[in-house]
Amino acid sequence: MKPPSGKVSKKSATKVAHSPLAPHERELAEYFVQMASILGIQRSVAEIYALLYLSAKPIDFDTIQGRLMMSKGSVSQGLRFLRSQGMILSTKLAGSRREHWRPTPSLAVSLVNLLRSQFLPSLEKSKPLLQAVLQASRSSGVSSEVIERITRLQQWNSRALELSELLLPPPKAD
Amino acid sequence: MKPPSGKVSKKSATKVAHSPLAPHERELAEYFVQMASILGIQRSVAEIYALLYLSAKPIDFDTIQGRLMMSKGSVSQGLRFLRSQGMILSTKLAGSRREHWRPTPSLAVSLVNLLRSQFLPSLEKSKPLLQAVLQASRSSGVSSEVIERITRLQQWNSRALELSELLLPPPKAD
DNA sequence: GCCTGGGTTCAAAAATTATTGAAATGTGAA
DNA sequence: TTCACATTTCAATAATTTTTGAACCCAGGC
Repeated sequence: MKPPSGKVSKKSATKVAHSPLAPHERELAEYFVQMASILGIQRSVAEIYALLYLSAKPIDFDTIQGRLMMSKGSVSQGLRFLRSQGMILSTKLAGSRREHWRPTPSLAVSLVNLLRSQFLPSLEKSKPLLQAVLQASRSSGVSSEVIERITRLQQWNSRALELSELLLPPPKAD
Repeated sequence: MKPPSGKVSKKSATKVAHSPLAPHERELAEYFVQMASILGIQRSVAEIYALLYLSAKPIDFDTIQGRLMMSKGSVSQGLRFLRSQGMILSTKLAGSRREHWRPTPSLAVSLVNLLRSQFLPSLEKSKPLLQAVLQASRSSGVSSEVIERITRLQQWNSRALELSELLLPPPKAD
């Protein structure tokens, strides 16, 4: 379907059909989707990452859109997120204006970035908040048992904060 | 507002007005909501837990509903979830048919339960799935680099699985 | 400058998830 | 057993999140 009009080379001017996902690709995508959802990351992002992860060579925007059958908007946003987390890298492929994407070498580093961006902000915001709750509880007549609970919570929060700061010093290398 | 009709004792037959949350209660609720959302736990559940956490004495269904201004359905489901995670305990308070709820003593244990219930199922489901992906990739002609990526993923998954099983042996004590 | 391919934006639509509340289901007291 | 209250259920609704796609923007070749 779609008569090859003479020239069928690399640079066909109009849309090319993209092959649907192979079974192993669909399955790995499901795996990533599962894991991502725990961290509150959306399906489309996980699917894009899975696709790149299973490809030996970098993939361009159009191919992602075609093979995953998603809208330009989703691909664009998905790539932006992955880029912002340092989870993918672009390669200028010779003789093409398009960007081509591949996963960054270390999935571990990527995960650490993800975790930092998800947890740290909450922990940081909580520090003064818990302090305030404790203040308020002390001055209003809250039972000492409850005061103790809050104190424990606070300790717990700062330990978590220290730990993540320790584990997660902003890298930024290529 | 609402004339005390003679008898204002423990057992008033009709609805009693419940006081709205105090500032420190509202703030701690916000904290729990924040943390909970990271783990994909809903607002209403976090609010209930916060309320119990700040109370020196166990609280009953009706009071939870009244103070948090949420529907019976939400309170019921929220309590069910917290119960199922072993995060709260009920106390039979003398002279009342109602159940009264309080947080289980150790928040740490509760969190561990939560984590187990959120992560373990995914990790377990993934084990055979990754195995299958690897199989499929091997038999179809996937590049050795990609095969290696999948293998790394698999190792990572089983290590995570071991770790969580190690950390999280199902307790079940009262 | 002007066109064109490649990508981004963002308001609207679709999909998903959480909450509500009326009806149903216990359950203990009498 | 029956009553009356306490809680659960679940279909309908509301709120939130994700996806879509048309309009827009920009860089580079002509």
